[in-house]
Amino acid sequence: MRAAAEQAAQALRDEILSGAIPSGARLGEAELAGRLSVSRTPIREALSRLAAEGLVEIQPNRGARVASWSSEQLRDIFELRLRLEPYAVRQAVPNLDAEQIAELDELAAEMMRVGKPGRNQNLAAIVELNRRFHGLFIDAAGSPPLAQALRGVTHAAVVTQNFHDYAPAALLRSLHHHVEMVAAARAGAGEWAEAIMRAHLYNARATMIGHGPEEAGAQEATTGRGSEGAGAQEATTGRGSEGAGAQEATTGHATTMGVRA
Amino acid sequence: MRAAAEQAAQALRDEILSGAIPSGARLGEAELAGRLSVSRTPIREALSRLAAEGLVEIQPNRGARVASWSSEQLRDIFELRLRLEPYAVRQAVPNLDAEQIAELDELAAEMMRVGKPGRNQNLAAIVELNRRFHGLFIDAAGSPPLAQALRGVTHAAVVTQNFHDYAPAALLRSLHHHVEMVAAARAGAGEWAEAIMRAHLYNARATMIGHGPEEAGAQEATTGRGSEGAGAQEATTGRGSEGAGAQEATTGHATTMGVRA
DNA sequence: TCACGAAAAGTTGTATGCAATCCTTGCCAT
DNA sequence: ATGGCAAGGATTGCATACAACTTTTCGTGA
Repeated sequence: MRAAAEQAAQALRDEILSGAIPSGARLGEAELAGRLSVSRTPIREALSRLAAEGLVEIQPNRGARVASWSSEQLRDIFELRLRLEPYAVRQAVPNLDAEQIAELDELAAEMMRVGKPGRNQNLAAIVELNRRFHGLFIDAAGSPPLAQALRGVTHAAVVTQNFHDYAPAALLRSLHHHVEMVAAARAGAGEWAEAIMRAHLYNARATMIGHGPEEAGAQEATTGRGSEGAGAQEATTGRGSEGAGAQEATTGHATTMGVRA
Repeated sequence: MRAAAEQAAQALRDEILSGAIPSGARLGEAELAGRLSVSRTPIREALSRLAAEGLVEIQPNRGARVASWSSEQLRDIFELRLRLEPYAVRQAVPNLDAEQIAELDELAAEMMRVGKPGRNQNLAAIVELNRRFHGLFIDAAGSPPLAQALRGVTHAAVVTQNFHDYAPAALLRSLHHHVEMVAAARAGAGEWAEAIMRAHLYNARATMIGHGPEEAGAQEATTGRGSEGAGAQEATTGRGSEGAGAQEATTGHATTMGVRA
Protein backbone atom coordinates (compact mmCIF):
# COMPACT_ATOMS: atom_id res chain seq x y z
CA MET A 1 0.00 0.00 0.00
CA ARG A 2 1.50 3.29 -0.96
CA ALA A 3 0.94 6.70 -2.41
CA ALA A 4 -2.76 6.63 -3.18
CA ALA A 5 -3.97 4.27 -0.50
CA GLU A 6 -1.82 5.71 2.24
CA GLN A 7 -2.78 9.20 1.23
CA ALA A 8 -6.44 8.33 1.18
CA ALA A 9 -6.16 6.71 4.60
CA GLN A 10 -4.48 9.76 6.04
CA ALA A 11 -7.03 12.09 4.51
CA LEU A 12 -9.89 10.06 5.90
CA ARG A 13 -8.19 9.77 9.28
CA ASP A 14 -7.84 13.52 9.46
CA GLU A 15 -11.40 14.14 8.43
CA ILE A 16 -12.70 11.67 10.97
CA LEU A 17 -10.52 12.80 13.85
CA SER A 18 -11.21 16.45 13.17
CA GLY A 19 -14.89 15.74 13.11
CA ALA A 20 -15.40 16.84 9.53
CA ILE A 21 -17.05 13.50 8.94
CA PRO A 22 -19.39 12.85 11.83
CA SER A 23 -19.33 9.53 13.59
CA GLY A 24 -21.88 7.10 12.26
CA ALA A 25 -21.76 8.63 8.80
CA ARG A 26 -21.78 6.33 5.85
CA LEU A 27 -18.58 6.05 3.82
CA GLY A 28 -19.51 5.15 0.27
CA GLU A 29 -16.62 3.90 -1.79
CA ALA A 30 -17.65 5.65 -4.98
CA GLU A 31 -18.17 8.97 -3.25
CA LEU A 32 -14.81 8.82 -1.49
CA ALA A 33 -13.07 7.74 -4.67
CA GLY A 34 -14.47 10.69 -6.53
CA ARG A 35 -13.75 13.14 -3.76
CA LEU A 36 -10.16 12.04 -3.22
CA SER A 37 -9.49 11.55 -6.92
CA VAL A 38 -8.38 7.95 -6.76
CA SER A 39 -9.92 4.68 -7.76
CA ARG A 40 -12.07 2.56 -5.50
CA THR A 41 -9.27 0.08 -4.95
CA PRO A 42 -7.06 2.23 -2.73
CA ILE A 43 -10.20 3.48 -1.00
CA ARG A 44 -11.07 -0.05 -0.02
CA GLU A 45 -7.52 -0.55 1.15
CA ALA A 46 -7.68 2.59 3.23
CA LEU A 47 -11.02 1.65 4.75
CA SER A 48 -9.60 -1.72 5.71
CA ARG A 49 -6.73 -0.06 7.48
CA LEU A 50 -8.94 2.38 9.31
CA ALA A 51 -11.19 -0.47 10.33
CA ALA A 52 -8.17 -2.22 11.80
CA GLU A 53 -7.38 0.95 13.70
CA GLY A 54 -10.91 1.01 14.98
CA LEU A 55 -11.88 4.26 13.33
CA VAL A 56 -14.44 2.81 10.96
CA GLU A 57 -16.69 -0.21 11.06
CA ILE A 58 -17.18 -2.36 8.01
CA GLN A 59 -20.22 -4.54 7.50
CA PRO A 60 -20.01 -7.12 4.73
CA ASN A 61 -21.87 -6.05 1.62
CA ARG A 62 -23.21 -3.08 3.47
CA GLY A 63 -20.39 -0.64 3.39
CA ALA A 64 -18.36 1.26 5.96
CA ARG A 65 -19.37 3.78 8.57
CA VAL A 66 -17.42 5.96 10.91
CA ALA A 67 -17.19 4.06 14.16
CA SER A 68 -19.16 5.02 17.19
CA TRP A 69 -19.02 3.67 20.69
CA SER A 70 -21.65 2.95 23.25
CA SER A 71 -20.99 4.31 26.70
CA GLU A 72 -20.41 0.75 27.79
CA GLN A 73 -17.65 0.31 25.22
CA LEU A 74 -16.29 3.64 26.31
CA ARG A 75 -15.95 2.30 29.83
CA ASP A 76 -14.12 -0.70 28.42
CA ILE A 77 -11.78 1.52 26.48
CA PHE A 78 -10.84 3.54 29.51
CA GLU A 79 -10.40 0.40 31.54
CA LEU A 80 -7.94 -0.76 28.92
CA ARG A 81 -6.11 2.53 28.73
CA LEU A 82 -5.83 2.66 32.50
CA ARG A 83 -4.22 -0.73 32.42
CA LEU A 84 -1.73 0.04 29.67
CA GLU A 85 -1.02 3.69 29.20
CA PRO A 86 0.40 4.55 32.63
CA TYR A 87 2.73 1.60 32.25
CA ALA A 88 3.68 2.77 28.76
CA VAL A 89 4.55 6.20 30.07
CA ARG A 90 6.72 4.79 32.81
CA GLN A 91 8.59 2.71 30.27
CA ALA A 92 8.90 5.65 27.93
CA VAL A 93 10.45 8.16 30.29
CA PRO A 94 13.94 6.61 30.43
CA ASN A 95 13.98 6.38 26.65
CA LEU A 96 13.16 9.99 25.91
CA ASP A 97 15.95 12.13 24.53
CA ALA A 98 16.19 15.89 24.80
CA GLU A 99 14.61 16.48 21.44
CA GLN A 100 11.56 14.42 22.24
CA ILE A 101 11.11 16.11 25.58
CA ALA A 102 11.30 19.45 23.83
CA GLU A 103 8.59 18.35 21.45
CA LEU A 104 6.40 17.16 24.31
CA ASP A 105 6.96 20.47 25.99
CA GLU A 106 5.93 22.29 22.85
CA LEU A 107 2.82 20.17 22.46
CA ALA A 108 1.75 20.66 26.05
CA ALA A 109 2.34 24.40 25.82
CA GLU A 110 0.45 24.66 22.57
CA MET A 111 -2.48 22.80 24.03
CA MET A 112 -2.53 25.20 26.96
CA ARG A 113 -2.55 28.05 24.50
CA VAL A 114 -5.37 26.93 22.25
CA GLY A 115 -7.32 25.40 25.10
CA LYS A 116 -7.42 28.44 27.34
CA PRO A 117 -11.05 29.43 27.84
CA GLY A 118 -12.26 32.51 26.09
CA ARG A 119 -12.80 33.20 22.45
CA ASN A 120 -10.40 31.77 19.91
CA GLN A 121 -10.38 28.70 22.05
CA ASN A 122 -9.66 26.11 19.39
CA LEU A 123 -10.92 22.83 20.71
CA ALA A 124 -10.59 21.05 17.40
CA ALA A 125 -6.85 21.69 17.35
CA ILE A 126 -6.43 20.05 20.72
CA VAL A 127 -7.60 16.72 19.39
CA GLU A 128 -4.67 16.46 17.03
CA LEU A 129 -2.15 17.87 19.49
CA ASN A 130 -3.37 15.52 22.17
CA ARG A 131 -3.09 12.60 19.82
CA ARG A 132 0.52 13.44 19.03
CA PHE A 133 1.30 13.93 22.69
CA HIS A 134 0.02 10.55 23.74
CA GLY A 135 1.39 8.93 20.62
CA LEU A 136 4.87 10.17 21.32
CA PHE A 137 4.88 8.59 24.76
CA ILE A 138 3.46 5.37 23.41
CA ASP A 139 6.08 5.12 20.70
CA ALA A 140 8.86 5.96 23.09
CA ALA A 141 7.87 3.07 25.30
CA GLY A 142 9.69 0.99 22.75
CA SER A 143 7.24 -1.88 22.62
CA PRO A 144 5.60 -2.36 19.24
CA PRO A 145 3.02 -4.80 20.63
CA LEU A 146 2.09 -2.36 23.36
CA ALA A 147 1.91 0.45 20.84
CA GLN A 148 -0.36 -1.53 18.57
CA ALA A 149 -2.67 -2.45 21.42
CA LEU A 150 -2.93 1.17 22.48
CA ARG A 151 -3.20 2.79 19.07
CA GLY A 152 -6.74 1.66 18.54
CA VAL A 153 -8.09 2.73 21.87
CA THR A 154 -6.29 6.04 21.97
CA HIS A 155 -7.58 6.82 18.53
CA ALA A 156 -11.05 5.79 19.46
CA ALA A 157 -11.07 7.45 22.81
CA VAL A 158 -9.45 10.58 21.53
CA VAL A 159 -12.07 10.94 18.86
CA THR A 160 -14.75 10.64 21.40
CA GLN A 161 -12.81 12.77 23.74
CA ASN A 162 -13.75 15.76 21.68
CA PHE A 163 -13.19 18.05 24.57
CA HIS A 164 -16.50 19.68 23.93
CA ASP A 165 -18.05 17.75 26.73
CA TYR A 166 -15.33 18.79 29.14
CA ALA A 167 -16.36 21.04 31.93
CA PRO A 168 -13.97 24.01 31.91
CA ALA A 169 -12.37 22.93 35.15
CA ALA A 170 -11.83 19.39 33.94
CA LEU A 171 -10.34 20.60 30.69
CA LEU A 172 -7.88 22.79 32.55
CA ARG A 173 -6.92 19.88 34.78
CA SER A 174 -6.31 17.80 31.70
CA LEU A 175 -4.08 20.42 30.13
CA HIS A 176 -2.13 20.85 33.34
CA HIS A 177 -1.62 17.11 33.48
CA HIS A 178 0.19 17.28 30.18
CA VAL A 179 2.50 19.96 31.44
CA GLU A 180 3.21 18.08 34.63
CA MET A 181 3.88 14.92 32.67
CA VAL A 182 6.55 16.73 30.70
CA ALA A 183 8.09 17.95 33.93
CA ALA A 184 8.16 14.41 35.25
CA ALA A 185 9.71 13.18 32.01
CA ARG A 186 12.36 15.86 32.11
CA ALA A 187 13.18 14.85 35.67
CA GLY A 188 13.49 11.28 34.51
CA ALA A 189 10.85 10.28 37.03
CA GLY A 190 8.96 7.50 35.33
CA GLU A 191 6.76 6.73 38.30
CA TRP A 192 5.77 10.33 38.64
CA ALA A 193 4.76 10.44 35.00
CA GLU A 194 2.91 7.19 35.44
CA ALA A 195 0.93 8.57 38.33
CA ILE A 196 -0.04 11.67 36.44
CA MET A 197 -1.10 9.68 33.45
CA ARG A 198 -3.31 7.60 35.67
CA ALA A 199 -4.90 10.73 37.11
CA HIS A 200 -5.19 12.10 33.60
CA LEU A 201 -7.19 9.11 32.49
CA TYR A 202 -9.41 9.09 35.56
CA ASN A 203 -10.17 12.73 34.96
CA ALA A 204 -11.02 12.09 31.34
CA ARG A 205 -13.16 9.12 32.17
CA ALA A 206 -15.08 11.02 34.78
CA THR A 207 -16.17 13.70 32.35
CA MET A 208 -16.76 11.19 29.61
CA ILE A 209 -18.96 8.69 31.30
CA GLY A 210 -19.88 9.56 34.82
CA HIS A 211 -17.10 8.64 37.18
CA GLY A 212 -16.27 5.54 39.12
CA PRO A 213 -15.56 2.05 37.92
CA GLU A 214 -19.15 0.95 38.49
CA GLU A 215 -17.68 -2.38 39.42
CA ALA A 216 -20.73 -3.52 41.33
CA GLY A 217 -23.84 -4.27 39.35
CA ALA A 218 -21.91 -4.32 36.14
CA GLN A 219 -22.94 -7.60 34.64
CA GLU A 220 -26.65 -6.75 34.48
CA ALA A 221 -27.40 -10.22 33.23
CA THR A 222 -26.64 -9.84 29.56
CA THR A 223 -26.65 -13.54 28.92
CA GLY A 224 -24.60 -14.66 25.98
CA ARG A 225 -23.21 -11.40 24.73
CA GLY A 226 -22.61 -12.37 21.13
CA SER A 227 -18.96 -11.54 20.83
CA GLU A 228 -18.68 -8.48 18.67
CA GLY A 229 -21.33 -8.32 15.96
CA ALA A 230 -21.83 -5.02 14.22
CA GLY A 231 -23.83 -2.84 16.49
CA ALA A 232 -24.28 0.25 14.37
CA GLN A 233 -27.90 0.95 14.88
CA GLU A 234 -28.95 3.37 12.19
CA ALA A 235 -26.77 6.25 13.12
CA THR A 236 -27.39 7.97 9.82
CA THR A 237 -26.26 11.38 10.88
CA GLY A 238 -27.53 13.99 8.48
CA ARG A 239 -25.07 15.00 5.78
CA GLY A 240 -26.96 14.92 2.55
CA SER A 241 -23.66 15.12 0.76
CA GLU A 242 -24.83 16.22 -2.64
CA GLY A 243 -22.10 16.82 -5.17
CA ALA A 244 -18.53 17.19 -4.00
CA GLY A 245 -19.13 19.93 -1.50
CA ALA A 246 -17.28 18.42 1.42
CA GLN A 247 -15.03 21.38 1.96
CA GLU A 248 -17.29 23.51 4.04
CA ALA A 249 -18.02 20.61 6.33
CA THR A 250 -14.46 20.79 7.57
CA THR A 251 -15.22 23.81 9.65
CA GLY A 252 -18.15 22.45 11.56
CA HIS A 253 -17.12 20.82 14.82
CA ALA A 254 -19.29 17.87 15.59
CA THR A 255 -20.78 18.47 18.97
CA THR A 256 -21.48 15.11 20.48
CA MET A 257 -19.64 12.82 18.20
CA GLY A 258 -18.66 9.33 19.02
CA VAL A 259 -20.92 8.62 21.93
CA ARG A 260 -23.75 6.46 20.77
CA ALA A 261 -26.05 5.89 23.67
CA MET B 1 -15.11 -8.30 2.68
CA ARG B 2 -16.86 -11.60 2.39
CA ALA B 3 -16.81 -15.08 1.02
CA ALA B 4 -13.57 -15.16 -0.88
CA ALA B 5 -11.56 -12.73 1.20
CA GLU B 6 -12.77 -14.05 4.53
CA GLN B 7 -12.18 -17.59 3.40
CA ALA B 8 -8.70 -16.77 2.20
CA ALA B 9 -7.91 -15.03 5.46
CA GLN B 10 -9.07 -18.02 7.46
CA ALA B 11 -7.10 -20.42 5.30
CA LEU B 12 -3.94 -18.38 5.67
CA ARG B 13 -4.52 -17.98 9.38
CA ASP B 14 -4.78 -21.72 9.78
CA GLU B 15 -1.70 -22.39 7.72
CA ILE B 16 0.31 -19.85 9.65
CA LEU B 17 -0.89 -20.88 13.08
CA SER B 18 -0.42 -24.55 12.34
CA GLY B 19 3.07 -23.88 11.15
CA ALA B 20 2.43 -25.07 7.61
CA ILE B 21 3.82 -21.78 6.43
CA PRO B 22 6.95 -21.05 8.44
CA SER B 23 7.41 -17.68 10.02
CA GLY B 24 9.43 -15.31 7.91
CA ALA B 25 8.26 -16.95 4.71
CA ARG B 26 7.35 -14.73 1.84
CA LEU B 27 3.69 -14.50 0.89
CA GLY B 28 3.49 -13.74 -2.80
CA GLU B 29 0.08 -12.53 -3.89
CA ALA B 30 0.08 -14.38 -7.17
CA GLU B 31 1.13 -17.66 -5.58
CA LEU B 32 -1.53 -17.42 -2.88
CA ALA B 33 -4.16 -16.44 -5.42
CA GLY B 34 -3.39 -19.48 -7.50
CA ARG B 35 -3.22 -21.82 -4.56
CA LEU B 36 -6.48 -20.67 -2.98
CA SER B 37 -8.24 -20.30 -6.33
CA VAL B 38 -9.24 -16.70 -5.95
CA SER B 39 -8.10 -13.47 -7.49
CA ARG B 40 -5.38 -11.27 -6.06
CA THR B 41 -7.91 -8.76 -4.80
CA PRO B 42 -9.33 -10.81 -1.93
CA ILE B 43 -5.81 -12.02 -1.20
CA ARG B 44 -4.69 -8.48 -0.63
CA GLU B 45 -7.72 -7.91 1.55
CA ALA B 46 -6.90 -10.99 3.59
CA LEU B 47 -3.27 -10.00 3.98
CA SER B 48 -4.32 -6.60 5.20
CA ARG B 49 -6.51 -8.20 7.82
CA LEU B 50 -3.84 -10.59 8.96
CA ALA B 51 -1.39 -7.74 9.13
CA ALA B 52 -3.79 -5.92 11.42
CA GLU B 53 -3.94 -9.02 13.57
CA GLY B 54 -0.19 -9.06 13.68
CA LEU B 55 0.22 -12.37 11.91
CA VAL B 56 1.93 -11.01 8.81
CA GLU B 57 4.09 -8.01 8.13
CA ILE B 58 3.59 -5.93 5.01
CA GLN B 59 6.31 -3.77 3.53
CA PRO B 60 5.20 -1.29 0.88
CA ASN B 61 6.00 -2.44 -2.61
CA ARG B 62 7.91 -5.34 -1.18
CA GLY B 63 5.23 -7.79 -0.28
CA ALA B 64 4.11 -9.61 2.81
CA ARG B 65 5.89 -12.09 5.06
CA VAL B 66 4.75 -14.19 7.95
CA ALA B 67 5.51 -12.19 11.05
CA SER B 68 8.34 -13.13 13.31
CA TRP B 69 9.27 -11.76 16.66
CA SER B 70 12.57 -11.00 18.25
CA SER B 71 13.01 -12.28 21.77
CA GLU B 72 12.75 -8.68 22.89
CA GLN B 73 9.35 -8.32 21.27
CA LEU B 74 8.42 -11.61 22.81
CA ARG B 75 9.14 -10.15 26.23
CA ASP B 76 6.95 -7.22 25.33
CA ILE B 77 4.16 -9.49 24.26
CA PHE B 78 4.17 -11.40 27.50
CA GLU B 79 4.33 -8.19 29.46
CA LEU B 80 1.21 -7.12 27.66
CA ARG B 81 -0.56 -10.42 28.15
CA LEU B 82 0.30 -10.40 31.82
CA ARG B 83 -1.29 -7.02 32.10
CA LEU B 84 -4.48 -7.87 30.26
CA GLU B 85 -5.28 -11.54 30.17
CA PRO B 86 -5.57 -12.27 33.90
CA TYR B 87 -7.93 -9.33 34.12
CA ALA B 88 -9.88 -10.61 31.14
CA VAL B 89 -10.28 -13.99 32.77
CA ARG B 90 -11.52 -12.49 35.99
CA GLN B 91 -14.09 -10.49 34.07
CA ALA B 92 -15.08 -13.50 32.03
CA VAL B 93 -15.83 -15.92 34.84
CA PRO B 94 -19.13 -14.36 35.97
CA ASN B 95 -20.31 -14.27 32.37
CA LEU B 96 -19.72 -17.91 31.56
CA ASP B 97 -22.77 -20.07 31.16
CA ALA B 98 -22.89 -23.82 31.65
CA GLU B 99 -22.41 -24.55 27.99
CA GLN B 100 -19.28 -22.46 27.74
CA ILE B 101 -17.82 -24.04 30.85
CA ALA B 102 -18.50 -27.43 29.36
CA GLU B 103 -16.66 -26.42 26.23
CA LEU B 104 -13.71 -25.14 28.22
CA ASP B 105 -13.70 -28.40 30.13
CA GLU B 106 -13.67 -30.32 26.89
CA LEU B 107 -10.83 -28.23 25.50
CA ALA B 108 -8.72 -28.60 28.61
CA ALA B 109 -9.31 -32.34 28.70
CA GLU B 110 -8.52 -32.71 25.05
CA MET B 111 -5.28 -30.82 25.48
CA MET B 112 -4.33 -33.10 28.34
CA ARG B 113 -5.04 -36.06 26.10
CA VAL B 114 -3.05 -35.02 23.05
CA GLY B 115 -0.33 -33.39 25.11
CA LYS B 116 0.46 -36.31 27.35
CA PRO B 117 4.09 -37.32 26.75
CA GLY B 118 4.72 -40.47 24.85
CA ARG B 119 4.14 -41.31 21.24
CA ASN B 120 1.07 -39.96 19.50
CA GLN B 121 1.68 -36.79 21.43
CA ASN B 122 0.16 -34.31 19.01
CA LEU B 123 1.75 -30.97 19.77
CA ALA B 124 0.40 -29.30 16.65
CA ALA B 125 -3.16 -29.96 17.77
CA ILE B 126 -2.55 -28.19 21.05
CA VAL B 127 -1.86 -24.92 19.31
CA GLU B 128 -5.39 -24.73 17.95
CA LEU B 129 -7.03 -26.05 21.11
CA ASN B 130 -5.07 -23.60 23.19
CA ARG B 131 -6.08 -20.77 20.94
CA ARG B 132 -9.74 -21.63 21.30
CA PHE B 133 -9.38 -22.00 25.04
CA HIS B 134 -7.86 -18.59 25.53
CA GLY B 135 -10.13 -17.06 22.91
CA LEU B 136 -13.22 -18.26 24.69
CA PHE B 137 -12.21 -16.57 27.90
CA ILE B 138 -11.29 -13.40 26.07
CA ASP B 139 -14.60 -13.24 24.27
CA ALA B 140 -16.52 -13.98 27.43
CA ALA B 141 -14.92 -11.02 29.12
CA GLY B 142 -17.46 -9.00 27.17
CA SER B 143 -15.17 -6.16 26.18
CA PRO B 144 -14.63 -5.79 22.44
CA PRO B 145 -11.76 -3.34 22.89
CA LEU B 146 -10.04 -5.67 25.30
CA ALA B 147 -10.61 -8.57 22.96
CA GLN B 148 -9.14 -6.72 20.05
CA ALA B 149 -6.09 -5.70 22.01
CA LEU B 150 -5.51 -9.26 23.12
CA ARG B 151 -6.26 -10.98 19.84
CA GLY B 152 -3.06 -9.86 18.27
CA VAL B 153 -0.74 -10.84 21.06
CA THR B 154 -2.40 -14.13 21.81
CA HIS B 155 -2.23 -15.02 18.16
CA ALA B 156 1.36 -13.98 18.00
CA ALA B 157 2.38 -15.55 21.23
CA VAL B 158 0.47 -18.71 20.57
CA VAL B 159 2.17 -19.14 17.26
CA THR B 160 5.50 -18.77 18.87
CA GLN B 161 4.35 -20.82 21.72
CA ASN B 162 4.67 -23.86 19.57
CA PHE B 163 5.05 -26.08 22.58
CA HIS B 164 8.02 -27.71 20.99
CA ASP B 165 10.33 -25.70 23.15
CA TYR B 166 8.47 -26.64 26.29
CA ALA B 167 10.32 -28.81 28.71
CA PRO B 168 8.07 -31.77 29.52
CA ALA B 169 7.51 -30.58 33.06
CA ALA B 170 6.61 -27.07 31.95
CA LEU B 171 4.21 -28.40 29.36
CA LEU B 172 2.45 -30.52 31.95
CA ARG B 173 2.18 -27.54 34.25
CA SER B 174 0.66 -25.57 31.44
CA LEU B 175 -1.93 -28.24 30.73
CA HIS B 176 -2.82 -28.54 34.38
CA HIS B 177 -3.29 -24.80 34.53
CA HIS B 178 -6.02 -25.09 31.94
CA VAL B 179 -7.81 -27.71 33.96
CA GLU B 180 -7.54 -25.71 37.12
CA MET B 181 -8.80 -22.63 35.35
CA VAL B 182 -11.91 -24.50 34.35
CA ALA B 183 -12.40 -25.59 37.94
CA ALA B 184 -12.10 -22.01 39.08
CA ALA B 185 -14.54 -20.89 36.43
CA ARG B 186 -17.03 -23.55 37.42
CA ALA B 187 -16.74 -22.41 41.01
CA GLY B 188 -17.39 -18.88 39.89
CA ALA B 189 -14.14 -17.79 41.45
CA GLY B 190 -12.86 -15.10 39.16
CA GLU B 191 -9.89 -14.22 41.29
CA TRP B 192 -8.80 -17.82 41.45
CA ALA B 193 -8.95 -18.07 37.68
CA GLU B 194 -7.10 -14.80 37.41
CA ALA B 195 -4.31 -16.08 39.63
CA ILE B 196 -3.94 -19.26 37.65
CA MET B 197 -3.86 -17.38 34.38
CA ARG B 198 -1.09 -15.25 35.77
CA ALA B 199 0.88 -18.30 36.76
CA HIS B 200 0.11 -19.81 33.38
CA LEU B 201 1.66 -16.87 31.62
CA TYR B 202 4.69 -16.74 33.88
CA ASN B 203 5.28 -20.39 33.21
CA ALA B 204 4.97 -19.89 29.47
CA ARG B 205 7.25 -16.91 29.51
CA ALA B 206 9.88 -18.71 31.48
CA THR B 207 10.21 -21.48 28.93
CA MET B 208 9.90 -19.08 26.06
CA ILE B 209 12.48 -16.51 26.90
CA GLY B 210 14.48 -17.18 29.99
CA HIS B 211 12.56 -16.19 33.07
CA GLY B 212 12.26 -13.04 35.06
CA PRO B 213 11.13 -9.58 34.06
CA GLU B 214 14.70 -8.40 33.50
CA GLU B 215 13.49 -5.09 34.78
CA ALA B 216 16.94 -3.77 35.62
CA GLY B 217 19.26 -3.04 32.76
CA ALA B 218 16.43 -3.02 30.31
CA GLN B 219 16.96 0.24 28.53
CA GLU B 220 20.41 -0.59 27.17
CA ALA B 221 20.66 2.88 25.70
CA THR B 222 18.89 2.41 22.41
CA THR B 223 18.78 6.08 21.63
CA GLY B 224 15.95 7.12 19.39
CA ARG B 225 14.22 3.87 18.63
CA GLY B 226 12.49 4.95 15.44
CA SER B 227 8.90 4.21 16.28
CA GLU B 228 7.95 1.10 14.41
CA GLY B 229 9.64 0.86 11.05
CA ALA B 230 9.73 -2.51 9.39
CA GLY B 231 12.33 -4.51 11.18
CA ALA B 232 12.24 -7.71 9.20
CA GLN B 233 15.87 -8.30 8.62
CA GLU B 234 16.11 -10.77 5.81
CA ALA B 235 14.38 -13.66 7.41
CA THR B 236 14.26 -15.57 4.14
CA THR B 237 13.53 -18.95 5.60
CA GLY B 238 14.28 -21.59 3.02
CA ARG B 239 11.19 -22.71 1.13
CA GLY B 240 12.14 -22.58 -2.50
CA SER B 241 8.49 -22.85 -3.29
CA GLU B 242 8.75 -24.01 -6.86
CA GLY B 243 5.47 -24.71 -8.57
CA ALA B 244 2.34 -25.13 -6.49
CA GLY B 245 3.59 -27.90 -4.25
CA ALA B 246 2.55 -26.41 -0.97
CA GLN B 247 0.45 -29.33 0.10
CA GLU B 248 3.15 -31.51 1.52
CA ALA B 249 4.40 -28.66 3.61
CA THR B 250 1.26 -28.91 5.70
CA THR B 251 2.57 -31.92 7.50
CA GLY B 252 5.91 -30.56 8.57
CA HIS B 253 5.79 -28.88 11.94
CA ALA B 254 8.07 -25.94 12.02
CA THR B 255 10.44 -26.51 14.86
CA THR B 256 11.58 -23.13 16.02
CA MET B 257 9.13 -20.90 14.36
CA GLY B 258 8.44 -17.39 15.32
CA VAL B 259 11.51 -16.60 17.35
CA ARG B 260 13.80 -14.45 15.29
CA ALA B 261 16.92 -13.79 17.27
C1' DT C 1 38.69 -9.96 -10.37
C1' DC C 2 35.76 -6.63 -8.71
C1' DA C 3 32.75 -2.74 -9.12
C1' DC C 4 29.39 -0.24 -11.42
C1' DG C 5 25.42 0.15 -14.41
C1' DA C 6 21.70 -0.92 -17.35
C1' DA C 7 18.22 -3.91 -18.97
C1' DA C 8 14.90 -7.44 -18.06
C1' DA C 9 12.02 -10.14 -15.25
C1' DG C 10 9.03 -10.44 -11.53
C1' DT C 11 6.03 -8.40 -8.06
C1' DT C 12 3.22 -5.01 -6.04
C1' DG C 13 -0.02 -0.96 -6.69
C1' DT C 14 -3.91 1.08 -9.18
C1' DA C 15 -7.80 1.37 -12.40
C1' DT C 16 -11.79 -0.44 -14.48
C1' DG C 17 -15.47 -3.82 -15.77
C1' DC C 18 -18.64 -7.28 -14.40
C1' DA C 19 -21.28 -10.14 -11.10
C1' DA C 20 -23.62 -10.62 -6.66
C1' DT C 21 -25.88 -8.64 -2.89
C1' DC C 22 -28.60 -5.27 -0.52
C1' DC C 23 -31.91 -1.46 -0.13
C1' DT C 24 -35.78 1.08 -1.89
C1' DT C 25 -40.03 1.79 -4.15
C1' DG C 26 -44.23 0.54 -5.83
C1' DC C 27 -47.91 -2.84 -6.25
C1' DC C 28 -51.08 -6.30 -4.74
C1' DA C 29 -53.58 -9.13 -1.52
C1' DT C 30 -55.57 -9.64 2.90
C1' DA D 1 -54.97 0.55 5.88
C1' DT D 2 -51.37 -2.59 6.65
C1' DG D 3 -48.39 -6.36 5.60
C1' DG D 4 -45.98 -8.94 2.25
C1' DC D 5 -43.71 -9.29 -2.23
C1' DA D 6 -41.44 -8.20 -6.50
C1' DA D 7 -38.85 -5.27 -9.58
C1' DG D 8 -35.65 -1.62 -10.09
C1' DG D 9 -31.69 0.99 -8.66
C1' DA D 10 -27.59 1.43 -6.18
C1' DT D 11 -23.53 -0.36 -3.88
C1' DT D 12 -20.23 -3.68 -2.60
C1' DG D 13 -17.25 -7.77 -3.90
C1' DC D 14 -14.34 -9.97 -7.18
C1' DA D 15 -11.64 -10.49 -11.42
C1' DT D 16 -8.61 -8.80 -14.81
C1' DA D 17 -5.61 -5.42 -17.24
C1' DC D 18 -2.21 -2.00 -16.98
C1' DA D 19 1.36 0.90 -14.66
C1' DA D 20 5.08 1.59 -11.26
C1' DC D 21 8.47 -0.10 -8.45
C1' DT D 22 12.00 -3.53 -6.88
C1' DT D 23 15.13 -7.00 -7.53
C1' DT D 24 17.98 -9.77 -10.19
C1' DT D 25 21.01 -10.69 -13.80
C1' DC D 26 24.08 -9.86 -17.29
C1' DG D 27 27.42 -7.08 -19.47
C1' DT D 28 31.12 -3.66 -19.58
C1' DG D 29 34.99 -1.18 -17.92
C1' DA D 30 38.58 -0.25 -14.65
